Amino acid sequence: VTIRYFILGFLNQKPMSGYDIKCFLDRFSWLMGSPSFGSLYPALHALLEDGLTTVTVVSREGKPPRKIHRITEMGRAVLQEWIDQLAASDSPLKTFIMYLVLAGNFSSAGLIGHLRHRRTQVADHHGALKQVAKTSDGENDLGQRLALGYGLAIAAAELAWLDSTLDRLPPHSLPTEVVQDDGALLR
Amino acid sequence: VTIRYFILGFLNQKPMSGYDIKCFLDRFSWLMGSPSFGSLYPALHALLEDGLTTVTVVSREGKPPRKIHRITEMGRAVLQEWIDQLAASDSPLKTFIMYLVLAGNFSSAGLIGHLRHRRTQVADHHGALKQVAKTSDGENDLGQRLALGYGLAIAAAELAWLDSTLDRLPPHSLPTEVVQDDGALLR
DNA sequence: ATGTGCATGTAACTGGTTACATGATTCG
DNA sequence: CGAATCATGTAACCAGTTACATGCACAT
Repeated sequence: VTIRYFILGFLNQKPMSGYDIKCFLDRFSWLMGSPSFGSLYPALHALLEDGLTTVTVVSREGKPPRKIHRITEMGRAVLQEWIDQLAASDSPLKTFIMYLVLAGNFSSAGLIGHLRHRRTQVADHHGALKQVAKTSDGENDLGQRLALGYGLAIAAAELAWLDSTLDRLPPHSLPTEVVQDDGALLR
Repeated sequence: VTIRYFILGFLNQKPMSGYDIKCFLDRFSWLMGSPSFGSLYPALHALLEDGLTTVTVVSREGKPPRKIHRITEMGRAVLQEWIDQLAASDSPLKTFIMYLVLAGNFSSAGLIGHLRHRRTQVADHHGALKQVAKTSDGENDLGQRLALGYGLAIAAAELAWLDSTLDRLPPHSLPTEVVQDDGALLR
């Protein structure tokens, strides 16, 4: 049901129709895939039923009517809850990108915490891969060597991006939080 | 049912038990995820029923017995078919990495074709992202800018890896095939 | 008239996960 | 003695896709 909260995040930025959301997400489909209408519309209906959104039908002359979905106060509360709770978990790539796209919904500190969290995860992974490459050295088969090399290259690139982004991101608000080794936030 | 053929590819490299396969894949879990036993074992059973593998139970003193799965001649034929047919399609990241891990099953030319094919796909994507970044410039919200930047960085890194890999891969056998613009192989 | 883009929706299916059950062995 | 690792398996459940159905407007 991840997709529901994801949609909710979009509606928090501005009211949209299901079609709008789909078009928007299609631009990032390569990164994270784009949900099909078959999952998008039911998710929208569920949000409506739970009272997290409201719907306004807008009929325009000469165009099919569109159902504009708006987030409610309750929806905002639930979204906030989801974001907070999610910050702790080990998220796969797809979830991380979701977060990225929803960055507008984060507090500056929350976003930085998220990026730092991801950084430690990628760094761990990178280290683990190097370990594997070292231990089983030489007698590995071609596939393993290639996959290992690929993983290392991508992880290194992501680390570089995270570092440079973290560097130029907080020119406005310096965070007061302390970040532990494991990336968890202390207040 | 992608996972079945993927497993078949492993068994083509050497006979293994389900547990072995799982352990092996866990090392790459960050890249492509690792199937759960709940999908692994049924897949193995299906392969056995289709006659693509055979099973030998090996009971060792003081250890639980292991079921070693071996690919059959028929299995090899089916695997080859799958690989050939798959080379044409637009594959998502996960499938590409599967291919990479299974590189040992490819002919040298097939592997190079695969990498070139991926290269064109990533290049297309990279171009498309740059396009998006250019057209909707300036007034984008934070999330979009971040996701765009991330996508560009990762795509660029993958392109670099593909190029360097393609460069140092074929020192032995120069391919005689002609590769079309779309990456399809001609004989 | 035919097809393409906008716009919404439903039902069947599928691939996969989660959670559970089993059992033997080794380690603390 | 309980916990962890090895090793195999099943059943319930779920998220999401595919394929289909609908309808209007505009261009060819």
